[in-house]
Amino acid sequence: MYRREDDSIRRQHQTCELMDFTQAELLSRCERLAGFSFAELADLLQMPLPATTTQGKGWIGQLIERALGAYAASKPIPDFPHLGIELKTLPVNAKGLPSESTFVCSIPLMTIKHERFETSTVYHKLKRVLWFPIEADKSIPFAKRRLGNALLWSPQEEELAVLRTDWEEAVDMIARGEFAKITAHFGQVLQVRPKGASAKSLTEAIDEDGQRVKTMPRGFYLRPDFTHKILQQHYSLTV
DNA sequence: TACTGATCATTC
DNA sequence: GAATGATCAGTA
Repeated sequence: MYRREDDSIRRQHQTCELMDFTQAELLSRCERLAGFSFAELADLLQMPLPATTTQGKGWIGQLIERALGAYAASKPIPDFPHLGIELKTLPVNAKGLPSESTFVCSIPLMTIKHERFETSTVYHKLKRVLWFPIEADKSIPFAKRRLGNALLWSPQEEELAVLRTDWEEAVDMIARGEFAKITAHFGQVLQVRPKGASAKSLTEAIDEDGQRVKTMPRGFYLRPDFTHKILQQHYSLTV
């Protein structure tokens, strides 16, 4: 099977360092990727498929970054710095609903109390997000899962208000040294969960008595309900 | 079965 | 070890 667009997709990741493409071109690149299976895209970019789904965590996200010409991988800047756009894959189940939470950013437990929501990493990460739905249903073999139709999103005022409430609640608790009391049950849409290599990973924090202690690194995650509503908004606008 | 807490791969 | 990219898998 050969598509006329295949060469242009190969070229996309070769021209990545120029970073001269426009937002319109980025969206056009996304359209050309829609419908490809993981295996087809891996073949085009000459990337090996992961042996197991466990080993494939993050793999499709990095593959799509390459296909789109993002080069900021593992740097604390947006995926497309010249456009201020963050790329996020969004795994969806057989019903088209997000099947997982979305990692936003890690939490600097020692310093976040000095931040305001408007200057926070959460705010900047979510200002402009290019959501790329991908099939994640466990009944579909990994290699056969396909890419969906990407959508560019920015939070509405109401969404920002809820995010701010959740963010401030978490930061208030961290500022009081109550990070250990924060469970994934907190937060309407933005939750705090462990984010580390394992439960043995440790980072510094200040506890309720003002003592320096070691604790699990934490991160902010978006609940699936929140990303579901983003997809719904988009569909209602495009149908 | 949805959700929380834990974990996996790669890069720097 | 900490940043990037996330999903796994046991349990409530």
